[in-house]
Amino acid sequence: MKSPQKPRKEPRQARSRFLVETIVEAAARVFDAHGYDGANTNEVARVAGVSVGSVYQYFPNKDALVTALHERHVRHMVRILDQVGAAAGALSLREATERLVARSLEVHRTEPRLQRLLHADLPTLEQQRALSEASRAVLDRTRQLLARHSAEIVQPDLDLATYVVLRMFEELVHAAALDPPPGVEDGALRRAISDALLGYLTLAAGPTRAASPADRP
Amino acid sequence: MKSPQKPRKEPRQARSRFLVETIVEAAARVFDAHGYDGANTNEVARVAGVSVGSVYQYFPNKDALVTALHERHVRHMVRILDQVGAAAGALSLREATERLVARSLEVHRTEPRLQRLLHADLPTLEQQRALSEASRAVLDRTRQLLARHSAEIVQPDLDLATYVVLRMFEELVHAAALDPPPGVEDGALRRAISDALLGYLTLAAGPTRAASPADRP
Amino acid sequence: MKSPQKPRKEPRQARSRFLVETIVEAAARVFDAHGYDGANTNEVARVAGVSVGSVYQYFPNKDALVTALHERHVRHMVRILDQVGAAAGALSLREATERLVARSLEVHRTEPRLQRLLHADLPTLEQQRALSEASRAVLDRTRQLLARHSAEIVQPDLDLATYVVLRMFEELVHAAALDPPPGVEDGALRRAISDALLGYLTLAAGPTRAASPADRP
Amino acid sequence: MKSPQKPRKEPRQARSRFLVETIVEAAARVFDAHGYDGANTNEVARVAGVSVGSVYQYFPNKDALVTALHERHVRHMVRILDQVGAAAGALSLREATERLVARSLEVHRTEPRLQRLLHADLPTLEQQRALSEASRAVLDRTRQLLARHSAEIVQPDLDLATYVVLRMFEELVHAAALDPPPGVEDGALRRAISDALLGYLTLAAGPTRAASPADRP
DNA sequence: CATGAATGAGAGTTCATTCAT
DNA sequence: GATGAATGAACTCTCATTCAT
Repeated sequence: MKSPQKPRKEPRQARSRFLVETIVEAAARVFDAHGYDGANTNEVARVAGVSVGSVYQYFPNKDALVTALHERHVRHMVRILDQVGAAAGALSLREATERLVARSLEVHRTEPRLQRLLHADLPTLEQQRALSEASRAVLDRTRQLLARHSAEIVQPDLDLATYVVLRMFEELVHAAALDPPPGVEDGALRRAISDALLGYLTLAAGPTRAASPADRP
Repeated sequence: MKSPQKPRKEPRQARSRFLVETIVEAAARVFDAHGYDGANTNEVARVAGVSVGSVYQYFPNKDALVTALHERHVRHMVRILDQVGAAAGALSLREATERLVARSLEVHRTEPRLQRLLHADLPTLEQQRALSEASRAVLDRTRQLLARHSAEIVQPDLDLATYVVLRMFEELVHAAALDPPPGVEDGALRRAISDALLGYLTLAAGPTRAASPADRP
Repeated sequence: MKSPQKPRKEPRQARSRFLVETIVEAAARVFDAHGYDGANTNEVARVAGVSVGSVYQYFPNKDALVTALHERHVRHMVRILDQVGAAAGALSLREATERLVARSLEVHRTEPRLQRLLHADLPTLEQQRALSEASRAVLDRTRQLLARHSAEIVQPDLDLATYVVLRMFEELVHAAALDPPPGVEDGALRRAISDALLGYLTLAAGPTRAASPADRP
Repeated sequence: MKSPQKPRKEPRQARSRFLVETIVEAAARVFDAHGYDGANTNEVARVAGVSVGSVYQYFPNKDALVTALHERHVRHMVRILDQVGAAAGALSLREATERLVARSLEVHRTEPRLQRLLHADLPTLEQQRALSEASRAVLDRTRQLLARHSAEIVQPDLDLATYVVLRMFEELVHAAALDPPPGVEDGALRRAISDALLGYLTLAAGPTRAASPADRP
């Protein structure tokens, strides 16, 4: 059955890859359930159905698991951004935004605490490294998306706008996923998030700038 | 029992109160320096200059310290909101907003990691209880402030608007304090935060489509 | 029964001191039985009848136990050296030597592996610190003892002689305690060790220097 | 089965022998660098450029590596002893001694920690077996060497003398290689070691008392 | 009430050894 | 025979919490 021409090493790598994925998924579940400190590597191994030793074969320490989780999330977000970006030509800024919000909410609702953890605990761990390398992709995609709609955007500093938009976006989606306001239906929530993002980007600073009482009788 | 000699018991209470404050301040320093899990109750005691036993006299466990820290932060924010609120009659929404952002940034820059921690780890601890009781005050104040400027605000659901504004506000201030965008000067940062808040509140959704009256019967 | 005038802190210190002694004795037994790596801190605690936490209250880490053991041994040797030194006026160098050998053999036979361990593993741990501080005392005493008998000693460099004598002494006593030559009675062993030490110290280098076959018909 | 084509099996054995040597050399490096417990079999394999499995093919466990290292060292010492022994007819005891000391110092200075380890940790591992089998050779050679110079040696029990001389020799050479006395030049150190050995062997016990003929009937 | 020594469960991590390929 | 991924027991050390003094 096993033809001799098959690359000797392939199956091993496939196995490894599968193992790594299994461990990462287990880590996702465990970290989502218990938070960073509450989670422990032995349980990750148990949930993954492997020995601790195997976890440490692929991840040098606990933090590495979080980093991997972060990368997994970033990949996920990049995929979404790329999909929406691909269709961006035919979409208005609001349409693109609402689509992103909707897709992102789905993602965050699967593992809400994990997302919060990635947002909150990861910076403490390695600040520079993981954050800059992996997140760079999200940053770049977002910036591109904004650049493509620059006609509708009033904020002059695109880098700053990207920074602000990302922070708002992540926080509002996290919040909506983790503890949504009571009695607000999903559509309204999504629209509110979009409004916030678009408000910032498209607000003509003029009228409100000089908002002295006299301006508005 | 309340005999005319109040002092009998008062000093003890005064003492207690002072002790509690000392411990909370120590906790603030320690949690800000090491994060939730990195902090340990024995060091809080040492920094406070008391014994661990005394810490546990007033705080049943580690989490209680975080809760106290949260309340302290809320009190602080309420004070700021009240001060700005008192002057709100004479201020435009933008002026009020910019003042709040500026004051808030000062606060968060003193203990940036602590603020992040309160934002991220506290929900894990007791979710409902502490959050709703203490934060209610901030929520109410913010809602009042928005209500007073309802003429300028286009968002129809005030509760939802309060929710969104608070999340944006906290996140953007945290981010600005903890890892600000490189090469952006403080004034621009403060204005960007204000723009975001005001954009959401005052943006007439019309120009970007979708939110035309026809869409919302 | 407990008179109020008793120093408040004394009992606590007495307790601590006792605890520390208990732990050190337990460590001596455990390290002697299993060697450095074979020993584990939890067993030391168990043997001492305390919790691991208490061990770590007084000893920051495993190595500190070995250091303490070393100091204990050095104190022991210093006591012996001082006793023999006190009587040194009335003793010839050989008498002093034989007395030291006899006393030292007793000590090393109680915990032979521990002595070996202190000799072998301690240098790996901190080299400088413990060795120089605690061992200095033994070095000094030995040097003094040699100086007092300088008339009988032919070695010109007293420091070097002290170094050589200490190494020989320790090694021969260790060896005699740990794996003595078979079929040699104790008196002969002790005398051999003394011979070695005295031979080095008192050997007139002359006759052997030019030890050409011609010199001895 | 032993067909005339010896080569059939020979190359495999040659390979094996080479592999074993490679592993032992790697072990030497690793144990010298990290000590017994610090060393780990996986690194030995990595340094040797083979898999752990191969290490375990030839050495049943970690201790077996140390035993092999000991035998390697013994072989080395035997070679030296034989070389000096071969020239012993033309050498005085002192000359032979000084030559041995000089050669031995070279050896120990190459892998000082390893030598210490062999001296200190090996006895703990298998005590009897390896030590007696392999060391027997060194013992015998040394005894022969002493016997050849019996005219110059005053110690009556040759076995005991061999035992004492070997211990002194090894310890002093170890010490000189691992932590030599400060400020002593190499020649003086070598002479001191030789003096110690020769003093023991050739000292007429008379002058220092006690060992007068009357004392030993 | 204050103290702080004592507790001990529990966590992260290592590494000798095995065995399916 | 060779490989090296997988195992999992075991170890060091921490720290929230208690309670005798």
